[in-house]
Amino acid sequence: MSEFEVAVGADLRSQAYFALAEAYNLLQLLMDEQLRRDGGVTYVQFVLLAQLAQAPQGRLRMTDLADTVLHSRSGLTYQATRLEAAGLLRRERSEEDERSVTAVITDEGRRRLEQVIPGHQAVVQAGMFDVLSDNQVKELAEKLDAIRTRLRSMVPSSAQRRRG
Amino acid sequence: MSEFEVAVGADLRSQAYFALAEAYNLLQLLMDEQLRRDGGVTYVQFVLLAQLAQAPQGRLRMTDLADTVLHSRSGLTYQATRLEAAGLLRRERSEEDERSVTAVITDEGRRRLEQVIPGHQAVVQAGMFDVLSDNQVKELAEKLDAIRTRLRSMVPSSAQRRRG
DNA sequence: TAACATTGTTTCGAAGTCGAAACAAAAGTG
DNA sequence: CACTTTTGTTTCGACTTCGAAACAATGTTA
Repeated sequence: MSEFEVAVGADLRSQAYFALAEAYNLLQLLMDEQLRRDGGVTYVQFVLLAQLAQAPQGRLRMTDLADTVLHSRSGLTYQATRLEAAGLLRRERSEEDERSVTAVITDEGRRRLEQVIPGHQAVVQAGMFDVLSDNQVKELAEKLDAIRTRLRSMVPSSAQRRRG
Repeated sequence: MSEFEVAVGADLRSQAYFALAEAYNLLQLLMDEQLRRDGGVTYVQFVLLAQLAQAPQGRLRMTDLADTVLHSRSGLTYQATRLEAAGLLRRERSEEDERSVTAVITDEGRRRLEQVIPGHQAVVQAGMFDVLSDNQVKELAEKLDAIRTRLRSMVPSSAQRRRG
């Protein structure tokens, strides 16, 4: 037990928390590397494409996409511009609401996603799940889900943050 | 179950993985906000100071510090410059090895850390642990620790990356 | 000891992120 | 119907991160 843990809370809670942080950071490194190698996309771009691919007709409003991926709206604009330049998505103005922009995944975008998913799954499998039984995975998922739900209720959405 | 989960792996594994990712991101947002408010430091700076505070005599080589906090060396140089300007740490050249630089936390740095820790603990407690029993926390910590250990073995250190 | 490789750090330039401000359209209000 | 507020997005500027290259000191080896 390090003194860091003493300082921050010398108990199981800190251990769980630091394990979570480090696990996520390491996973991120591995995934980013794989995604770049297999398909020339970053992790963020992968998540954006995947969110679009699963949405009805492959389309989502910019704001909704930003909120699901937890990015600032301006950050999404940046990524959308890059993905658009790469031909993996396109933006369309909405007809009902002239303010609104809809992001749509292209066929090329879907192909790129498929190209990259097997490797992605392999990384996640090797990094997270090879060391756990099916039942342990289930228990882990339940606890993380409880935490996620709790945290969602504590963090304001990007729209709420704007209103201040 | 969303089609995103279908695309990426429609099972408990994906659920565990996405819960992990979202939980960590949300936690990060909350912690960063609290740390800025209570002590004018970012999350990264907090972790750097905490690592130093726990080290013998409050000192660590730059490279070792970079590796524990998982930053690039250049990223650490940047943060060290900022923390030094804020008077929270200082850098000293090593006497045995003239190449080496040692980061040392200052008294002011330790005070800042103490000022910020109660709020930090409160956020972690409220966000992660209020929804779990002690025993559940223990189980969560065990699983996350297994994953972390596994991932550590898969990710090369910053020194190894350089040679690669 | 003269290369040559390795190790420790910083500098530099390219990306990516965020929030505030700017714009634009829609909705609400007197 | 003006006028104000809200909502959807992008632009802008500040900050942070990373990796490659530059620098500097050690080690190694012929």
